[in-house]
Amino acid sequence: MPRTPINALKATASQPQRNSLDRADDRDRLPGSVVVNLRETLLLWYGHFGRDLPWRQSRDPYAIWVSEIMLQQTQVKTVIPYYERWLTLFPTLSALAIAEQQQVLKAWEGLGYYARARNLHRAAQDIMLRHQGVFPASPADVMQLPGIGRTTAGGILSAAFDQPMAILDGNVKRVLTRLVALPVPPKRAIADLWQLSEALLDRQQPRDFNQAIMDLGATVCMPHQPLCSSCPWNGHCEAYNQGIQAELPMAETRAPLPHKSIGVAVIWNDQGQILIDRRRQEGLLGGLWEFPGGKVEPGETVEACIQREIREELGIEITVGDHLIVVDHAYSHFRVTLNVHHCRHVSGEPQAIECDEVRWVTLTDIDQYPFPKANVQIIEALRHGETSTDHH
DNA sequence: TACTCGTGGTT
DNA sequence: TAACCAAGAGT
Repeated sequence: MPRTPINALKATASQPQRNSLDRADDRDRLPGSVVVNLRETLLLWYGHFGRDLPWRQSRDPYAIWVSEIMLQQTQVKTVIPYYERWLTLFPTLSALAIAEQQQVLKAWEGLGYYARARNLHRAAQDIMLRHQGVFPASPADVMQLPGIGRTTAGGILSAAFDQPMAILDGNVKRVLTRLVALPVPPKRAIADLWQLSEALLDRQQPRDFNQAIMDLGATVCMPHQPLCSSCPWNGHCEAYNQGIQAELPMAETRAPLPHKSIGVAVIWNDQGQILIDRRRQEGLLGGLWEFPGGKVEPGETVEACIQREIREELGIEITVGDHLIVVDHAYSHFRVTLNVHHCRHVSGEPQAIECDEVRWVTLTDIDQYPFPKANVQIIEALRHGETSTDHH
């Protein structure tokens, strides 16, 4: 398949040696002098307008690693309180490695993409065993750790050790897409964008350069209404010159989100305890606890669904009682409606048939367990019901 | 390659 | 308000 020709992406600054056959393309490339100017103006801008973020005070690769993982697909404003709390709970790599997964997931609760937390935990244990507890400094070793891809490796190694490693996160993608007026959605030109990021990187100051280009994307070259008049790169920005900065990056096509209706059980026993289960490690919300339930089949009532699902998943008989709450929630690629009912345990010992573990807990103890957001809403509904009326 | 994987902010 | 998007990686 022919690659879309994007001549401006053929930056040459890092390849000063070229033969004469390449010369015909020179007018379409970013000349070395332009690259030098882009670096200088960006770093000057960064000195005035760069953000002061908690993890930038540190050179500890562990702390920087934690920040990089939390920042994947997650806004800075959301990350900051989680980051601060994490470093008090797990101040060192070895502290994280010896922690229980449940503690780790509890500290991550609400951040989403929970594989990040499971991988962070697992990688900490890998480093204890295979790297004597010292965070590796070689790109190959870093990229072998679970949860660390090329961008995160570059982010860590440049920030912690000032290594000349390029990055290509959402900010950089958007900035570069506009800089060269990329005529296709960024996903179609990942290799070219990486090449451009490599070519632009200031190898004398890779840490500052990477932080600077991310700040530019976050505070000036924003997704909507970019502040081009304040941009140190507007003189060389192809999108700005063409007046099409608001049209870029080109949108990716996206399928509409399917919807599922779910029956959920809050099962009480005679001791006033509630039955919860721990989801399997792999897949959605892996390792987190939840109230058991399942998908409402076509033509099935919510009550019948709950009774059936509990029999299939836990091997027990229940009666389905009062409706508690409806929770609408959107995940990345589908939406759910949780129809939650109070239920009463009738017979049978709960078995972990389609989950990793089941447990009876009190409303007091339940805080120790990590739950997905939609289930936290259920717990809050239980609390309110308990303090106001209380008849279960 | 295309799909999976959370949640909150913003428009 | 529904849709888009955010310091991406694993499979």
